Amino acid sequence: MMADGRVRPPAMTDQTPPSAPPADPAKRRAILQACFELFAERGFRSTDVEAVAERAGVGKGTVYRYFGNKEELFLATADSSMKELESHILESLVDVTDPVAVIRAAGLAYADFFEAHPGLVEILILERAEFRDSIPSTHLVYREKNRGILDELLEQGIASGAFRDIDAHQATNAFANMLYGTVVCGCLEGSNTKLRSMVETGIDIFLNGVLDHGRRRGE
Amino acid sequence: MMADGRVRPPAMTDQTPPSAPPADPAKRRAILQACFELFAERGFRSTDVEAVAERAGVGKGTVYRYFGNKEELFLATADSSMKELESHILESLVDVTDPVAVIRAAGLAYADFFEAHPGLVEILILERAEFRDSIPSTHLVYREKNRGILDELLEQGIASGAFRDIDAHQATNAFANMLYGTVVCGCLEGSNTKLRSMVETGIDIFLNGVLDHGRRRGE
Amino acid sequence: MMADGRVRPPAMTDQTPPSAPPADPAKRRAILQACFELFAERGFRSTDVEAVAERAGVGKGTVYRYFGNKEELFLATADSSMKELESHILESLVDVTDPVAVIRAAGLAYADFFEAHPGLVEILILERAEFRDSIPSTHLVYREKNRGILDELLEQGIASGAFRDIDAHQATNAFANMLYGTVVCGCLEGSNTKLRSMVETGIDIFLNGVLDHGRRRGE
Amino acid sequence: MMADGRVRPPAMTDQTPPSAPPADPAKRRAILQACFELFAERGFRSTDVEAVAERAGVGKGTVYRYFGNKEELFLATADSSMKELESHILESLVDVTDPVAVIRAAGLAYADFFEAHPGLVEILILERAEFRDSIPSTHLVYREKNRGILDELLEQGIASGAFRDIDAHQATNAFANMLYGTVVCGCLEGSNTKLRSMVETGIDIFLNGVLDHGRRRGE
DNA sequence: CATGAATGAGCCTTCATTCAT
DNA sequence: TATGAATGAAGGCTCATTCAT
Repeated sequence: MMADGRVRPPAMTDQTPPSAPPADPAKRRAILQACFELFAERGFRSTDVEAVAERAGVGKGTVYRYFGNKEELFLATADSSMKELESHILESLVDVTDPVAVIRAAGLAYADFFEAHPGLVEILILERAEFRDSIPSTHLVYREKNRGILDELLEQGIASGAFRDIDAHQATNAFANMLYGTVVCGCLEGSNTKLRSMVETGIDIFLNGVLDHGRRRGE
Repeated sequence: MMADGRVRPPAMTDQTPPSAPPADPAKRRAILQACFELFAERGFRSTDVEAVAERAGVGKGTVYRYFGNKEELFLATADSSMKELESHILESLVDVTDPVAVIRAAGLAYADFFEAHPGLVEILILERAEFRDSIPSTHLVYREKNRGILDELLEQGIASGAFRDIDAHQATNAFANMLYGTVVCGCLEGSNTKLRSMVETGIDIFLNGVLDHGRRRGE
Repeated sequence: MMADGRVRPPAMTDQTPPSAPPADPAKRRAILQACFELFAERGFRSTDVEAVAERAGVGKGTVYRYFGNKEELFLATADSSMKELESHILESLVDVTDPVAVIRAAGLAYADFFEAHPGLVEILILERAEFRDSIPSTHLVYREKNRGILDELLEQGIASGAFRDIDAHQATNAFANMLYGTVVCGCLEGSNTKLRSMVETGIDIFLNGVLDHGRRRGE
Repeated sequence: MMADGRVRPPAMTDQTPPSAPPADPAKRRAILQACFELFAERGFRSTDVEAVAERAGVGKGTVYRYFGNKEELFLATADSSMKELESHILESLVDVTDPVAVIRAAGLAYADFFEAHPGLVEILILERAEFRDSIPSTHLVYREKNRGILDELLEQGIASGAFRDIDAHQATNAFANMLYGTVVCGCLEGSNTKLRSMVETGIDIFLNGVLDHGRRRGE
């Protein structure tokens, strides 16, 4: 991650040689907001930059001044949204220390964010659809960046006997994949509003499994 | 599901001329195969119908004669691929009766199919990217169609005490979402070849959870 | 020069991979004619391809099918025009053998062609203006291709004593430069209709010079 | 010619605000110098006013304050360059009185200037390419302005018998056309550095012609 | 039936010009 | 007076679709 918080460098096509990039943060935010809405609503190809400019209340040229071209515009939108998701999750973890509580909190924060911003699912899908593997998937970039929290948690939990003796790295992936699958499928079927409960089920099964191991005997 | 096996009717834009639809099955298959490869490789917008025709060894007009327009062409591709996945999974379940074995077999068949045909992930993503919710997601259409198998399995397992007392319908969803998330993320990060082991981990956690419930005490 | 008569190869950007270039000669000619008129009249940048298509009586896409992009379109126009000039001059030299007569005939054919097609001056100027030295100047390419005729003529004339002992290669250049300068300046000042007489003066001076060497004494 | 030395009035689009025109001569010169370099190097359309401003070390608005619009800017550049050529030639004629010597001196000064400033050829070509005949060609404007010198010279030479009995006006044109053609073709073929020798050949032929009139008999 | 040449709507992008600071 | 951020008209090019052969 770069010093200014951006995860992906601005696609060094060595343009904008010496001139500093334009930086009215309010305008920049307005454009990204318009992008988020329109891309999520219409897709990448069906959203023309003019519509973005119009909704953002600026001229088309201004959009280009700020983002160079439509692809960078989209990528900036995806990155900015993922950064918000990241913040939302990290904030939900403040003061939570119990491993199981952390897992629950992170998963529910993830669910809540997508429930509040279902468009992000579309953005993530559009990113893959348009850029294929010409760029690393923003979603996975952020996963790599923050997975350490879970990895350590699981390792400690395994050491303490709270968790089974599984591969922590694989478990983190499994957890993240489960969340991703749940949220995407939830949005695909139009169940934006049930994401939280769907993820609750997912977390429960992630923690306890579906098999009954005769635990009642031990109780 | 329709008589000819297609799940979704041919998008009634009622343009189909009175004349009987064309029906050289080999030609139809060649076109769909070309589509699968090209769409998966280049995306929807970057694949032009001419390239499809060329790779299929037919004229552009023939493609239109068979599929009407580019969107129907894509949808037919997605549907045909999903039908193959469906067959692959159903075949893997023949003669398997033990509930846990069925769950494992289905999950691994799912993984194996995507490992053999990673392009299908792209197709599913493209479908959502291009069609948004103007059509039901083919992936979920097939889930609805076949979920009964798992739903019943889980209900029986719950009744027999093999599974915890959870909501079978939600558990099926959780399982399918987990598989979807695993396979998609696996392909996104370029781990096409590790899908099987990733899904094995997912299935293990789906069955047993990550928590250690002191089962060892009972053993 | 290539087998088909084109002097410059079609700018190998390795597009149009296997598909043969389209080749309705009448349509191709119509497009080039429209280009010649419009480019000469409005310049390169002010001529939009749509206008070319309209005047040629074809669709915009057809123009692109035939010429790939606007630059190739222009270059093809220039080349085609210069080829006509070349033919015109070569035809004027048939059956002319006397060295001085050849020089006169070539010069006057040159003048006549530009008088009939003053737009060619604009085309040659536009070519330089737009392409700078990214391409060899078509005008000079054709000069190189055909200069042998004059070079030999002058060498023979020098050997026979008809011409002074000058460098034949330089003299050919001087002759061609004079013609070019005369025709261009003639068109620039709007004297399209006086090109022939201007060139006649030029040829006379080229042959005899302006100095009076006391030839009358010898007569 | 106007009081400030410009030959062409500032293209009366009467936009000049009532306020006095800006007049920091150093800034004006810096802008024109930047224009000369950039226009010659990149052409008219590919040179954006921003680049001019940057190279001149001023703001874009300042360029507009001094020159009104891009076209006037270009025209001022061409005019200013031609004025320098004019000075260079006139200076070379100081103290030269012999007719043949004047012709040689003028021609060689012309050649030397273009050899030192080959960009001027581009400027002259760009002018025609962009402005067509909406304006008189600067090059010809200056020819008209200064041609009197040669016209008179030739008339006197004809009267004195030094020159053949030709039309002085046409001969001046022929001379100027030859110089123009030589210099332009020389630059087009990248022979910027051979202009002087090319023009020397041209002048020699202009004076003596290529034919051998048996002058040796008289010697 | 099959073909592929022809079409033109649609969209990204550039850059001359303006004007608030 | 000087600046450069903002604007939006303009135009090159692509490609889905049609239809004459």
